[in-house]
Amino acid sequence: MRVSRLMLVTLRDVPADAEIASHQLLLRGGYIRRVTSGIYAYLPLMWRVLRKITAIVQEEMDATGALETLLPQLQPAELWRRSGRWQGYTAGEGLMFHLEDRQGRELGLGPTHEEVITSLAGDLLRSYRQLPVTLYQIQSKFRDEIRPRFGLMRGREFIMKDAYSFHACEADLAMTYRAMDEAYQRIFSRCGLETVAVEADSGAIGGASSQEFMVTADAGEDLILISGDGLYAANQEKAVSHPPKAIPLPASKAALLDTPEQGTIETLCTAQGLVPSQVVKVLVMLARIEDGELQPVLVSIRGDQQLNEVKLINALSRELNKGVLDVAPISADQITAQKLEAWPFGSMGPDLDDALLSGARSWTRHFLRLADPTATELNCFVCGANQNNQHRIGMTWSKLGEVPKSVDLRKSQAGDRCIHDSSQILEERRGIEVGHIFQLGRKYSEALEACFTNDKGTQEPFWMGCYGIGISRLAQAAVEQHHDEAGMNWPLAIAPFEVIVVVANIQDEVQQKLAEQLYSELQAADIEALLDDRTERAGVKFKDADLIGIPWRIVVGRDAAKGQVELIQRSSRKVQILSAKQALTALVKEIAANQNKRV
RNA sequence: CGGGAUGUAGCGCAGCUUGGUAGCGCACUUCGUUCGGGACGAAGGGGCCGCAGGUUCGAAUCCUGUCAUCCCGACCA
Repeated sequence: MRVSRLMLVTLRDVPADAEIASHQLLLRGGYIRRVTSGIYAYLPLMWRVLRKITAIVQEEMDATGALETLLPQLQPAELWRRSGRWQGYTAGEGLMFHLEDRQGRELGLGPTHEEVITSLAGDLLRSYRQLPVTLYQIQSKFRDEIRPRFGLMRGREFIMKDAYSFHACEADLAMTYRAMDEAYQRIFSRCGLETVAVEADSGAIGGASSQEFMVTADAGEDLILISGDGLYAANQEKAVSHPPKAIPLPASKAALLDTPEQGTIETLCTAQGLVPSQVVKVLVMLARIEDGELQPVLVSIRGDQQLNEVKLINALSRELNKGVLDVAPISADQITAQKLEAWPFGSMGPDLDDALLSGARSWTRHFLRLADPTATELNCFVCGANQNNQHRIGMTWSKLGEVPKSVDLRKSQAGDRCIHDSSQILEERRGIEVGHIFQLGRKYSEALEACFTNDKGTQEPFWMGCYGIGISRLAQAAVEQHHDEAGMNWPLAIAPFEVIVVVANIQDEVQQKLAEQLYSELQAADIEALLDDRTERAGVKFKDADLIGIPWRIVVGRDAAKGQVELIQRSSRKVQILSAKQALTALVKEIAANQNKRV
């Protein structure tokens, strides 16, 4: 391809709405253009990158025996109602774009395809003899994100590979899950990315075990915790660890403390000479349940610890045996709106009276009470006295009466000791989630009554797994992990072109001729080459070549008369001065050695 | 959804306080010089100043509304 024909539009200035390096570089390099918030056009260079990633994914998926397919993006609400997710995906977080057709039928624009695929599988797969089957597709997905950001990292329309597997038994599912894990490791490594596999929360998808693949990068949205020995890695949403030891509060008689203006852990401890681990913090939250119920929740946790909202949502789902859409702290305004008396914010104890909820307009009229073990394990502590500006010291759980149910609700943090080996300490890294694999179990097959006949002749719902890779996000993550001040630096396997031949001065006939010849030879050698034949000055072409990040560059310049060119590696900036022929041979060798083809 | 900010040429920005019909840099076109790290000179083209109302003889500028975009937050009461 000739750069003069490439519609290459590079920007010198950084677009004002791009925050992170990869987003800025993709815009500046003419790879993407924003069409509207969270929605991007993939320009020709980007499309080549995406096709390369796609090809690697297809090869590795095909190698596992998975079958490629293409499913509709417009999906009937009916199907989503049957799985019980219509409400959660359209109301709640409102993640799904949805619309009505001219007949008034409701449709959703697919954020994922469990429903469609499961109902298809139910129709097509009748016997255990047909199992297992894994289907996958690569196409645009739609999610009405609360806050799209960072270009392709969190878009509202994005390209994703999703795969779904169907099994006659759980053990078979586990086998495919492992095969997918291995395929994913190969995919990311072939794409030239450093990734970490971490334990993850299953979130809205549901199901038992799940694992995320994170591209490590400082700009990552996820916080991941990794043990020093590398044996444990988890998303912070999911991570477990030993909390730091509490500093014991000497046992004493229960007594009231006057605590004016001491409504936060910090002010309370400073004023009373306490440390946060001697205090039980009480948070009041409101959980929105999928059936529309609004359940007030009272959470007790040790004062130095933080609540992990994801763990809370999961615990609530288990307690109530119902889906929980979200939880949020209750505000004073909401209490007024419920026509309730004011609550003693800043002085609440674990035994806060349910009477505060009597007469609530739309809330359930009792608290669901949960406590983190860091709170329930305290022998003696300080907590709110349930009246403004008063706390209680010398409290024990027996003095409070009922002990709330103890479940892990705390957020693990860097510095915590690990569960698998308490001599290991958790370290913090940031990551970009590029893949996620789940063992779904029978959640969807049961809901959608997708069954097969087993070897005993009886009907049984499928065991299912699902496996996603964010293709467009992966492309940007690659830039985030591989760039410098001058521009992008694509891993060879996913670069839009493998080499760019820069003619320093296109008006110089000798240079032009040598470059053209080299360009045809490269093509003949099956190397994906760009020829920068623009009438720009050399400096401009060098800057552009750095920016768009082609892994190899051949400069045909002042030594062309001697038949010499420069061969330069983008990543190392290493320069070799060679004859055109030697350069070609060297490049063919380098590329053959580093293409990361499937082995 | 809450808070903050910003909308002026393809991109980056000034002008707005103190109203008088729009400017700078990059990019684009033409000519000349230059030609290995984003050249220089000259001459050009391109803007319902986000949109809608209002105030005014006159609005990019003042007022009201609205839309859009970006940032922070949406657990520690």
